[in-house]
Amino acid sequence: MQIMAHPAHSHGQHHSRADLAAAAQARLKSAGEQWTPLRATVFAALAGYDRPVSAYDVTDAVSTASGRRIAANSVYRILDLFVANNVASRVESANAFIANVHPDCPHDCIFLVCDRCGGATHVDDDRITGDVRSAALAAGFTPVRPVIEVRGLCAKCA
Amino acid sequence: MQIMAHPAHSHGQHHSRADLAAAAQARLKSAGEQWTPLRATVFAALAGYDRPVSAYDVTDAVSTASGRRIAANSVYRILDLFVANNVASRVESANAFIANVHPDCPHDCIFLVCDRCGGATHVDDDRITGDVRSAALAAGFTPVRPVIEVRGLCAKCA
DNA sequence: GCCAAGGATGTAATAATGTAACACCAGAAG
DNA sequence: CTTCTGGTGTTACATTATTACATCCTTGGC
Repeated sequence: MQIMAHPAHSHGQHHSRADLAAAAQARLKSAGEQWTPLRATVFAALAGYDRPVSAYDVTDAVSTASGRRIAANSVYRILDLFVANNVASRVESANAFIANVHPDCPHDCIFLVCDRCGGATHVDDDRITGDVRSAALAAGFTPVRPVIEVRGLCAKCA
Repeated sequence: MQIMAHPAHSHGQHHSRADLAAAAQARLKSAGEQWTPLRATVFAALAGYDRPVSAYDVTDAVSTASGRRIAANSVYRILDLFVANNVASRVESANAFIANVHPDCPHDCIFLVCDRCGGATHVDDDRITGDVRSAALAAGFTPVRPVIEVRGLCAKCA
């Protein structure tokens, strides 16, 4: 499963894995947050997957990469920070996290998650997400954080 | 938080708490599933809340109601059955369940969930859910099960 | 009535996910 | 040098979810 942009929408670049970390770092720094070695390691681990992964998977990867055991709650803290700063997203229906391919743009994302292979396709469609936001605002909610996901089978697994 | 219909959409009735159980029972029966005493108790417990509740909350309520300890996995089995038969919905972003107010119609639901009070408002908007479905189908997914929720603060808690 | 078959539930254990409280440490500010 | 703050470590725990298997209870066939 690869990450793909919605064809009808144009926004800041999707970053290669290499400079995605740089973009994430820039994003955090501009938000007044630090880019520590552990955060860099967590981000690298997360970006090393092309599908949503559990915080515990990330914890294992980070532990391996750093040669010592990192506690899950440290990883949670950092993942939460990433999500709050648009550098990663939480996939609610999978209790999992995925690196954000365009940390520069504050899009609401739509994730298509395959029930079979666990892969996720990333769709940006501001009209749909805008409609969802509008519906929530119309119902008196504010602020709103849309969670739009679709479970199903991807083309390869169908 | 009460459950409310989208004003622009008309469908089969919303049931009062009393006959909601009857509608759920009819729905299960017509799907070839049994309506056992335990299932009835689980449904009553679930319908007794006006907000999404965890499977463990339901388990406690069911245990109290039946005067003996019911195991969580029994409740999970039944909740899963309910969800599969449109008699209840799972609110993914809250790891919680809520009774479906219109088991008769196979709508995709949009849930607005308050981060403060935990209440959920139920919106039906077939245009939005249809657009989400279409986007997923266009990306090669099939079948698709939309998960559309919005986290935020409801009017009362804002 | 009896028996087999399947569905529903019980029991037990455990896995997976998420959080809280507090200690410790390092760097910046004064 | 001291103090303050943010980050991380450590430990313990809470919550959510599943697996494997046993038991029981209906239902339908004989």
